[in-house]
Amino acid sequence: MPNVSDIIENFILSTMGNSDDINLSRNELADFFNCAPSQINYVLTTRFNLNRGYIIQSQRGGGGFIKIVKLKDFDNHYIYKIVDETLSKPISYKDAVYILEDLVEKSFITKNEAQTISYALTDKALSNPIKIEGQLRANILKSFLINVLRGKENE
Amino acid sequence: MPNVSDIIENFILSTMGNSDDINLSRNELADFFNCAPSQINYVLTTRFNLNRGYIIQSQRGGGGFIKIVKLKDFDNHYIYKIVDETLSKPISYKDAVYILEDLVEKSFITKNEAQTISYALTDKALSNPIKIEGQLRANILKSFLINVLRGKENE
DNA sequence: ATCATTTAAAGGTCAAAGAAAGTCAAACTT
DNA sequence: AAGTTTGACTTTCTTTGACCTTTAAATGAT
Repeated sequence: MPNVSDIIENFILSTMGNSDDINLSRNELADFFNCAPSQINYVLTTRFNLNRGYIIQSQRGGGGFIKIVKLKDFDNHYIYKIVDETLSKPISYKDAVYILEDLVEKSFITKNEAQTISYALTDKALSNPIKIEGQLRANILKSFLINVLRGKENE
Repeated sequence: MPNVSDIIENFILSTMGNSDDINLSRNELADFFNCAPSQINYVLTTRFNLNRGYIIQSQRGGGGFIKIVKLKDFDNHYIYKIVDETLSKPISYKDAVYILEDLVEKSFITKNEAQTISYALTDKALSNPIKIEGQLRANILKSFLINVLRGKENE
């Protein structure tokens, strides 16, 4: 007998079908499956996480929701490797720029995108009482790449 | 199920159409949507504020009204103001995105640039053991805007 | 008719209550 | 031990209502 988390996962998957995203109500789902609302979060973090090619967006308050977005052609993607390996550790501005240049050369991103995101990666932008600029930079670059992966849907 | 504030926002937007302004009666609107009059104010302050490129003018008393004006023309002065005022304090992801959207609409930056830099501004990108996300976000956005400004000067 | 006063019709403010979702750690299963 | 389930507590966003301020319109006195 599969556990509840698996059942919820399958329910979400089959409800999504071929769609790239789905909107859920955490409380309704929890109600439907007679489980604690936080179990939905457990399912999300264990089954619909980045490693599996999903990202989550949500809003609290009245009319709140949880949106699951499926990343397109995520499987063994070059960018994911960078995200998972190089960007798990702090990184210098220079190295960040090298990565960006490389990605421009490989046509994953445009020159303008590289330029734009580089503005967010300077020491100045990230200056911070606590010395964690490198980690922040890695996080930001990660966020950028994941979202580029996600596709430029609104263009 | 969207919340009432979103519905009211959309109603106002579609009633405005391409017009630069619109006159409303707070009480009539509240009546129409069966909500407290102060909810109209909530919608105005959260959705039709300066960050999103609107200003509100109103008058009380008999024949009172609320006028929503969409700002359109601006020069670099406007950017300086944002950099100098809004971005001197911590700022939420949402407000940051509103500012970017407004700048796109005013053709200061491209849609792609806004999208790109927004990836650097998410809570996730800036998550940090010390609670200073808002300030970091402000710094990054500032850095971006200043650099865009600089680029335009050299054109 | 004119001016001052009152009244009522707006809109404004703010804080409390409500409605979601998020977090985290303890307890439970396998 | 690893993965799952539960629940208490937190954060964010929305809704509601009581009370405040402003101003056009109505009223009244001279």
